[in-house]
Amino acid sequence: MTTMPERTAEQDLPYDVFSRACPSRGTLEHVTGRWGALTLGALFEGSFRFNELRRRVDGVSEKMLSQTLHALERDGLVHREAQPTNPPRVDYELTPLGREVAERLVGLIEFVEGRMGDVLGARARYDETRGGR
Amino acid sequence: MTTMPERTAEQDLPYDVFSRACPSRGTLEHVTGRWGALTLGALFEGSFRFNELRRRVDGVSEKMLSQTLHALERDGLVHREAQPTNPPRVDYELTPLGREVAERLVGLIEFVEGRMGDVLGARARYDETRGGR
DNA sequence: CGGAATCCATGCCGATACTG
DNA sequence: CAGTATCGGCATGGATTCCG
Repeated sequence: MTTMPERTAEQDLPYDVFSRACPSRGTLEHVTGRWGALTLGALFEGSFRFNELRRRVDGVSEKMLSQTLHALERDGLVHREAQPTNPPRVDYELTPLGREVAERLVGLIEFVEGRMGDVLGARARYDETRGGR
Repeated sequence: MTTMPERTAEQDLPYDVFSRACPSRGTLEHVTGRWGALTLGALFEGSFRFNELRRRVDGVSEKMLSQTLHALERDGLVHREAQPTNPPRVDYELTPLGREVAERLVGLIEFVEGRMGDVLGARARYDETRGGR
């Protein structure tokens, strides 16, 4: 069933994310997904409570944040610390593994942000040569 | 409109991806998105024609690949080289900027893949403590 | 081969309401 | 505060068709 018959690539890199069946694809989507990336980025700066996170990750709904945190917790990237007080207090923080992932992710995010000037320029050029379409 | 009233973060990092309005969020989604990440990863290994890419990125439909490539080209990350031969031949390759982005992205992908053992273990533990849910 | 265009099912995701 | 449950719109994206 594992359909990776041959590598036509020049270099024999250890990839198989490209295969639909590979489980790493799922995890990668949790990490790089719309809310996953921003959540990990936020948690890279420290520990946060649920609603703190919600405010930091602008635009995320309760449902999506909850869902995202569950996925990341399940993948062992985020640790959930619940205190049985009243009112309840729950803190989220990165696990060591999560921190390593977030580090690379944040590097990517910062790089992209730093080059937005180039990106915007490229877009302007692209849109112009095609006459607004 | 720009709702970033105050930073509660310990460190004053230059983020604003967290803001819904920030244009870098869009580009980040092209890059980290489901097909964007895999496409950039594939192109990091070399230049490919449309259907070569399609075979490499397992599971992508023509529409999504076309759409993804357009977005990346517009953002200045991918260069499209069309030769007016018959049958037509079109090659896609990373721009210098795209290469830098892909480099970081591939680093992230490879890291995640290398730690899938930990991830799978964490999942097993998580699922067990919650009784299959 | 390299696409664009159309149709349409799925499921993502936001809004709301409710629980502990 | 920290979530879960439910509903529904609409965007995502797959399959198919057609064109240069």
